[in-house]
Amino acid sequence: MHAKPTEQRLSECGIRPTAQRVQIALLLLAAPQHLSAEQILASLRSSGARVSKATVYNTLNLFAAHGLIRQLSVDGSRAWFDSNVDAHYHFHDVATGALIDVPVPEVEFSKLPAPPPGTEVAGIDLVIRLRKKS
Amino acid sequence: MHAKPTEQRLSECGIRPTAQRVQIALLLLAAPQHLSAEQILASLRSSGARVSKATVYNTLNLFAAHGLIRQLSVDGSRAWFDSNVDAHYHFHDVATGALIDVPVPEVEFSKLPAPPPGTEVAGIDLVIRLRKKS
DNA sequence: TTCCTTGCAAAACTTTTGCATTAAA
DNA sequence: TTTAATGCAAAAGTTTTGCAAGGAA
Repeated sequence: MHAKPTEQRLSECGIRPTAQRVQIALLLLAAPQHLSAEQILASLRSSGARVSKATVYNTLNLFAAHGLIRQLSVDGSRAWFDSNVDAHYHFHDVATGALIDVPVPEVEFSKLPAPPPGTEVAGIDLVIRLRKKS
Repeated sequence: MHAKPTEQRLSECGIRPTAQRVQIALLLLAAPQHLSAEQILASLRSSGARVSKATVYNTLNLFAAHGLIRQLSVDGSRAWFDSNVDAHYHFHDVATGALIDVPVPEVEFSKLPAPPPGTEVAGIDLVIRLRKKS
């Protein structure tokens, strides 16, 4: 019996695949999505998993540090964790809070400012805020 | 004796120019800058002003609701209040936390996605993350 | 055994709220 | 005087941390 893909993936990142970490990974990495820590905790618990709030936060921070997920700051209220780590942008519906991925090819920059001396661009976060059409 | 410019500006927005509001406005609107609520509270108190934390938060939310300032979500830890409400973008130095304005003419989009049906674009937040040059 | 991880609770932080008091018009 | 704003403290929400117990190698 060989290791399951998810466990492999964690191991390859140098993350020990404990039961809780595998469960969080299975939930979050199943598809491209945006989830909050509280949503993940609630989802795991409603499916019978034994996991604490501290472990959810620790695990999400660990995954983010290893590039397995990406933490988003789209509204001030809480962090969102994006299981899509490929470069992409977001629509943000300010009324509903919904986040929608925007693939890189749908945005083209014909001009970008040069980074200040001694610095280089580490990434570009683009959030297109949406409201109901008037 | 006519009203001072800052008091006028608040009045014109339908905001009653109380002592605390005028002090916050004088501090924040003096120049284009990015300040946190705690920074504003500390700055006002160190200059001898009598103001409470609740009033600082209430006032910043009030100013933002009236378009006098703009609230930024660049890192998950806290809100930043930008006294520059003209359209513009930001550099964000992830190591130091520094925020630098990027004027609109320095960024050009040659392609942007169409907003989903029933919605329209309310604004575009662009944050260019900076790291030390390697 | 040895080291790492987890759970729990408490702490830390940011922001909001309830309510009596105070200030503005 | 009448209404709205303030201050204080407490509450609320999110995230982190300390530490004892549990699990993996």
